[in-house]
Amino acid sequence: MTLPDGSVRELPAGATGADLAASVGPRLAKAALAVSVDGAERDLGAPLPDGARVSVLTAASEEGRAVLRHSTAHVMAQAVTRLWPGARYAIGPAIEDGFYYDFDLPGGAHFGDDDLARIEATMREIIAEDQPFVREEHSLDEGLGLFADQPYKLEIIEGVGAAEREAAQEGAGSGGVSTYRNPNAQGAPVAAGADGGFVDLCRGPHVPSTGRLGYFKLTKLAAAYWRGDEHRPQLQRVYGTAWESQQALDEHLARVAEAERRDHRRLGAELDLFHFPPEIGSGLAVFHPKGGLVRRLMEDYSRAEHEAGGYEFVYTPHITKSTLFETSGHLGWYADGMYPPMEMEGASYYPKPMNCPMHILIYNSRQRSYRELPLRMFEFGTVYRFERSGVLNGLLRARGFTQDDSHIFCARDQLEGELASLLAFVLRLLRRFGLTDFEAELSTRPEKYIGTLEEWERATEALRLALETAGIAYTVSEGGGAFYAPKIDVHVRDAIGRKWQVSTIQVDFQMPQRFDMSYVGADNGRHRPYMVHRALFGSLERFFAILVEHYAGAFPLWLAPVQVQVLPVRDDHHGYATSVAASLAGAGLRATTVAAEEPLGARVRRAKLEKVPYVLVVGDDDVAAGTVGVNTRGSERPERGVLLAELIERLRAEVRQDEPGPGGAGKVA
RNA sequence: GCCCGAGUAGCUCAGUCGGCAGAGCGACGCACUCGUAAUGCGUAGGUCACCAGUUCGAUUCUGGUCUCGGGCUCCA
Repeated sequence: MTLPDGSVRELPAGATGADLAASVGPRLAKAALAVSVDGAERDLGAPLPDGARVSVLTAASEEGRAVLRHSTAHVMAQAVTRLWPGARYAIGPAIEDGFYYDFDLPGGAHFGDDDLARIEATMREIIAEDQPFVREEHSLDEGLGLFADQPYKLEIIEGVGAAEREAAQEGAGSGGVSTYRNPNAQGAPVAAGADGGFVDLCRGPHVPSTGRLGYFKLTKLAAAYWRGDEHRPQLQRVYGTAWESQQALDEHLARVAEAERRDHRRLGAELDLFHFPPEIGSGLAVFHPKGGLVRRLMEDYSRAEHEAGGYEFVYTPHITKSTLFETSGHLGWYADGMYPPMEMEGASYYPKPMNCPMHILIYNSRQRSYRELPLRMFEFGTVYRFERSGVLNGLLRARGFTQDDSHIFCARDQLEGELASLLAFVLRLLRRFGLTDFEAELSTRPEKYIGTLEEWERATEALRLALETAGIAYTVSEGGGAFYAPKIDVHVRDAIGRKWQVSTIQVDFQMPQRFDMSYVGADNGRHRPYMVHRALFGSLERFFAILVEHYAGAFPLWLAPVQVQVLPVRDDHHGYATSVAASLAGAGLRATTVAAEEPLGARVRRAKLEKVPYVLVVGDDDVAAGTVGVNTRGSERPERGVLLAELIERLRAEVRQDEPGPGGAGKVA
């Protein structure tokens, strides 16, 4: 055997993964969950072939944890079949941080919240029984017999060949199927026609026995369609999380709690930033003064950067006759996702789901010369999309939102340069908002598309070249593009490691054709411009939500709605406090004063809860000396006797410091 | 749209096995004038989401609707 570190180890013929782990050391033997043999995962108990490259999987790796989680899913399925005899079980994979299993309960029953505790209790019994996971190989016919009363399993087995790859993941490979049996020591009712225990169709591998599991928690119930198809039966899904130790489980639950604490909907209410009035309708937000201020700062920054980048500002209406979206093709492809039309004077007017056709009309308003290119039009364009009710998610997924939308019309030889500068622009903007960990995704031609293969190829290559020139790491999403264009999406990781898709850049050959766009070239001939769609924030509302969660509501100084709050110790310090606030305002800082109607401690607490970056306390000493007491957000103890002029200089420097220079901080993933 | 869950004061939540509804915080008023995360007292505030039904009586039970949350499907 060759180990991952390149060392070679001799073992007797027929030795198993467990033997190998034991030969390396007792700690590894204890931690071992499964093995990877020449890249394929196997049970610890499986004999190893001579000369194989073997690595032992433990919970230190995501692969090892996946084994743990998948095995826990089997235990859950067994528990459900104990509690609901006759339950049918579909699939139960490991997923990020956990697992799920889909069930079809007898008589169309549904799980309720109380059921999670019951299932969990039964799972703990199964784990206490320390049942082995026994792998068995069967022919396809045997498999069909074994799961005769499990229609979902039958479908998977029958799918061999037809959907071989998918089926292989569920334990049905070409020529036969594998199962895992948990012999049931208690002789309780068993599932799937087995004579001794719970049997599930499965590729494996699994941990040696259920006793290796135990640090798990069932987290939520959901409905899920069989095979993800909404026209097929709806199954009952149970989600859980599973870890290798109580500590790892607790840490995970703490991370989940932290994410809840940062939820932009919660902070949006607590910090008085925005809300969704039911009177207006689902998915339609209003921004309150403080949220509006943050949003305006985002917009101001964006406008200034676009102005410096040679963009021109345009404005377009919110509704348009249907003919515009017929020409663009959107009505043909996305009518379901658009708000329904209003009928007026014999025409149908739709709220716009996109801004691009309107920008094209501006381009087409007169003949264009090559001398005008590249033409870059920018607009904060508010669009409306009829998102299905179940997908709405605060500002992250709303029905009305505003794109920092721009369309660049250029000549062929300008395309690469535009894309390169766009990528630089994107990264600069993201860094400005504290997002420094990015990666890109290149999405290629989907199954349903318009245009020619050659055009798609050309556009995709232009994007790929731009990414490679910029040296940005990227993954490829085959078939992930829009119907009219391939795209680059930029993803960022926030302060607690969650990934968000923000910016998008699309190269489009189709709209210029559909709208018969042209320019007169240096050769006096007519040419078709290329078009680039791009949004950097993506949606202002969504980006705002990401910022709220990223900063946990504690905006950096330059974005904080209230930057400084001045607290007079007593009423007779009020005049001085007001003059301090006025000096700060004169220096371009946002400062408020809170009169001494409440005890100082209460006012400090309130300011802290509002996450004000600087709380200033002024009393007798300060009035006499022209100083302030400075309580900085996040610092242990306040400073006393700071000269006001010094503080102002400090704050101005901090606001400037938030702006990365041309070299910029932040790493490119 | 589908499944599960929730909707009681501005917020967070108790509560009523069917008999005119409660706390804390917040708001308002008065007093307190205080040096860094909750001063005291008082007052106001609710068609118990909405609409039907059952009942002598419904916030409570039943049905429907709306909104919200978690998933699924979807995301130009």
